Amino acid sequence: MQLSEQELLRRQKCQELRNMGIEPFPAELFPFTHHSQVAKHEFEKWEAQKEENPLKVVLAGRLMSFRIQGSASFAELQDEKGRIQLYFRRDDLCPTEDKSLYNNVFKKLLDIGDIVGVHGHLFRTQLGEITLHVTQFKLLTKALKPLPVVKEAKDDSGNAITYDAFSDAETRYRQRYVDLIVNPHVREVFRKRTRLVNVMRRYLDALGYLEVETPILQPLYGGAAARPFKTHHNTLDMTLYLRIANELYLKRLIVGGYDGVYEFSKDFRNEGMSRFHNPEFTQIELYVAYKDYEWMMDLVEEMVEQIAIELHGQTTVRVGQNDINFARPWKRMTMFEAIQHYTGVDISQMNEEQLRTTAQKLGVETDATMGKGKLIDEIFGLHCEHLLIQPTFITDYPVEMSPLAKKHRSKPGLVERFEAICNGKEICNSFSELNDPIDQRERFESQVELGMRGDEEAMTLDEDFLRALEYGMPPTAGLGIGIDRLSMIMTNSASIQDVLFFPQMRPEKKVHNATVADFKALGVAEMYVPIIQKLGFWTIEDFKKNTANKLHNDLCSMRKKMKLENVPNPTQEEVESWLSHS
RNA sequence: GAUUUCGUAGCUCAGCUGGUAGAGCAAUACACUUUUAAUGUAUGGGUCCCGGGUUCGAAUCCCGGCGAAAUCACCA
Repeated sequence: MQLSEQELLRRQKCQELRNMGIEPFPAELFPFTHHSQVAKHEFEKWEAQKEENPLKVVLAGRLMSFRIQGSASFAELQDEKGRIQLYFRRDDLCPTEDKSLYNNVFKKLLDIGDIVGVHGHLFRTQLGEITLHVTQFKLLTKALKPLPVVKEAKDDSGNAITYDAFSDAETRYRQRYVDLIVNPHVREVFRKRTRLVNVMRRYLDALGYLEVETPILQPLYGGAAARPFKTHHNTLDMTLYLRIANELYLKRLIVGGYDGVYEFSKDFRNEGMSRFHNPEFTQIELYVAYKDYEWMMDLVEEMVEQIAIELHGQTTVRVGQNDINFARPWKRMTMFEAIQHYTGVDISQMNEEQLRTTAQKLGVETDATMGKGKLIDEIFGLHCEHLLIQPTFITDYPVEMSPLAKKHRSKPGLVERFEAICNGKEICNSFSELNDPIDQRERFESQVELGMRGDEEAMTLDEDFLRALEYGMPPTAGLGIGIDRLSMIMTNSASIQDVLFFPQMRPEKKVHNATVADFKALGVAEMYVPIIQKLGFWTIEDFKKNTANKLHNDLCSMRKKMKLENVPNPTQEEVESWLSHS
């Protein structure tokens, strides 16, 4: 591995610290008393009460910047809750003649990114910033890689300006730890995501529903239209699929007698990736017995409204250019009404041929395999969905698109299903669950037929699920909410990668350069490897193309140029032996 | 999967019609006892993503690859 100048330097500093008896990676715990923000609040109280005794605290965190001014210095310490300024003064840290703790350890051997613990008392600088006057500090972890340095300032009106923001998307996603260190708003996004999940959990627990876990490895995948990931179990010698949904398992639990079950489930779909799609994503699915989809709409709008209030203190959330208001009640319209509203065409009474003609007139690309349901869905997708910015329930979907939903109680050809659309995207999907095992079998069979015709996303027939239904599942309302999608809206994130800590990426390319060990195998001492690399020989092949004379010459002159005084020049014979080594 | 754009120092980015690789921050050295994008002076730091081609000469032009982003298609 080729180390940069700064990395080499930090390794040297580590050694110097050890030489001074300072362990750069100490084992013992560090008992801090406050987080930065708490300390600041306490200091404000302390000021208000006009206390005499100084307010002493112990903090721990990462050094994010230095402003050194001779025998006094300022630094920024960042901990989980924020930042606080530190003030170091030489003669406080080093009351005796020996000033090396300040002059060497602090000024020379600490770096941006190092993690330290500090003791001291709080005060306010002349410029009014609450600051810790450090009386004692301890290195807790040395950082061997330099961090991106992001600088912040305030403009005249007090708005924060960021300079040199660490913004390269690829590096941010691949090295999320760095992103989290230097971009505080990223830490905040993920806190919001967790709070969002917690609100849901609290809400559903309060209703008495049971949080459960169901298999991720499934012999049959089902519950959604999607292509799965396939894997293999060695002992059982069988194919298993990573779940694409947990619907069929949760409904088995309703058959088993629980009134309400839910699961935050990681699902896996072997499909394209985009800023709305990651191969693994999180959904909450909820099933409640003795309810229907009308009831479920009330639950969704109440629960999501609570999320908005919890995260933003209000029902309105800014997303891109739009202010989205989650206040109940949300608008409700049937799919036919939505299409009529946005296209002016009433398709509710049309047969397949009329629908096809209408779809074509409306600019939908059609083909012969598309049935009534698909045509309606396409029209809706093209002309309605992206226009629905405020949260809206779209109800009553064509039966062909919904093989697990119950037929509508009064509208033939439709099912009791709704989606909530928000910011032009679906955020949830729900229906009165199909519990008639005969009907369910027929729906599965028509899915199997689609599969035979080449639809890779068609569902498979799950005999055990049908057997469960035959024992009787009460009327049940079911719901799925995409946690990632909802998090994007609630955190105003443009890409799903911004709400996943570790979004799926292609592997980083491995440069097949020769390693130190490869050179050692030729008999080359490790100390010569940096020189060889500096000369531009990255592979053994390139290295061996040299003649002994030239290589010896180059090595000696580069050694001099690199000022490696403690590395002796190799002898001509040594160099010859490397090149002749097979 | 298709199209477009991008890949240069630890970070953010310049680099024109091809001619020895640049800035700011970070680093190193010196100065500076309440600064805050601290400041001043000096110094070091590069596989210009990888591989071919054209050319006397390629970070730059061409071809191929790898990686990323945006848009589209499928999907949540």
